[in-house]
Amino acid sequence: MAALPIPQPDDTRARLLEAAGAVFAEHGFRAATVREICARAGANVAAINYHFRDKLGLYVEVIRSTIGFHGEHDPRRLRLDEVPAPQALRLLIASMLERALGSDRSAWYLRIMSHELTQPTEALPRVVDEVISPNYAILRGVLARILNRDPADDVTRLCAHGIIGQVVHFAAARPVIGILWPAMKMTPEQIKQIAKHIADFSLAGIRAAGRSIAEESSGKRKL
Amino acid sequence: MAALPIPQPDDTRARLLEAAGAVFAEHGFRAATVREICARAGANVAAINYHFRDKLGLYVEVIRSTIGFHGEHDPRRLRLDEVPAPQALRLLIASMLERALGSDRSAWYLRIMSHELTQPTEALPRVVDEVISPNYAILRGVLARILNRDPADDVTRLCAHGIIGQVVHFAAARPVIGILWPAMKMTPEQIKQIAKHIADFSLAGIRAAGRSIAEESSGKRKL
DNA sequence: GACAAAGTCAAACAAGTGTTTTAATCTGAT
DNA sequence: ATCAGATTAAAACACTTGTTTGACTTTGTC
Repeated sequence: MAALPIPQPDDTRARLLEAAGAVFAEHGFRAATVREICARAGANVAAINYHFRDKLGLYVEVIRSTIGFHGEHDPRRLRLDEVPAPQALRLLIASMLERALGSDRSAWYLRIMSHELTQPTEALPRVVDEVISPNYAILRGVLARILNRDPADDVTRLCAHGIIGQVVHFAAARPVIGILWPAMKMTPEQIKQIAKHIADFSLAGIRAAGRSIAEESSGKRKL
Repeated sequence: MAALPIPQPDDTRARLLEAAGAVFAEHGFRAATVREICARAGANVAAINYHFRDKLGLYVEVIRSTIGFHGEHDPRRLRLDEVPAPQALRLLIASMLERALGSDRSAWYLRIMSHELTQPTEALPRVVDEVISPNYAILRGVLARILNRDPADDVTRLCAHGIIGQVVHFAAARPVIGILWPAMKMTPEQIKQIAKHIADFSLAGIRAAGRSIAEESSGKRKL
């Protein structure tokens, strides 16, 4: 057996990115320690500074490499434009929730995002621009079709934030939900039912929000 | 003028509690530093250890003293039992949101809670039991009346978490929302309209969730 | 094999953290 | 005025953090 011609992909730099993604997703940027990351990666503490300049450089690189990674949850695979809008919303919610509650690489980005919400870092503008904003736009696009409104409309945005809030909460508040609601174990089966609930709940809410504003639109100014 | 018989309420211990509440609400337990708290309180760094044993002791005491403090947002003042259930939900959502987005003492508890969600501390069980759980029960009580179901029912709980998710998200994600939606400045007027939206949205969602489950209850097991 | 570049490693560094120590000060009763 | 206890204050302590250093090892190329 000759040595493999291709360089093994598990060199230190790649292992650091892998370990850092998991640790940053779990603890957030600030609470994550370079020593834990290096220990998980089986690397020396100096490796981060050698390969990524500093801790923030590693963090930004983790985000960069996570942006393009969707695994089986790539929104383009959902073909949202080819199904009726309500069905598209169901697919999108299920995809977001499964991705957020999963344990693989594709779950990192939403965990990191929810840490950025409460503990913003210098990388927040980048995270928003490159990660959150595109997904926000996709969601608003679907909602705009249901509401028959502009994606930038206030009602569209309010509905979008409501849905994001629900999904993020079920993902981020897991420890607390576990105490308040012991029967909820977040099994794959339960996750599907949560996704169905959020979709049913939100579809009715969206239609009501559209109606509610329409009723009072006898001249009232926008939000 | 004789010396005041009552000890002045702004002694070091009280000033520490006040400063700590603000700092913990802003940064969370871990990222908050005793030096910043003491600086804001105009106290020596050793004061925390003298009056509260350690940083965690101060944190627990802040939570304890915040539990009973509702200011103008005391849920008992809302007299939820004396109005129709949908109206009770509207009042409750508006109260939660205004409290969460305010800047006074009553806003601390929800900020601290949202930090506990992503960065649980040793005090989490206490926070859940004494702060979150009672509010969760009040919300489920109102929802149970609307749904005509048990407060412990899965549907009731799913709706409750959906509403909490929306409220918490609008409060906790303010920096991100500010980037995604520059027109949203969270003025008192806008906060009222957000509360109205969440109530409209959720009331329709709750009714749909009740219906949706009822339809398929031809023998399917619960969540 | 020799060489230079790339990579790795243990150790130390500087800054920040919560906490403790020890002395000084204030307070109130005798 | 005096004393004991409560409170405050400055300094130091022990520990963790991210980072740097300088020697060592590996790798690829001639």
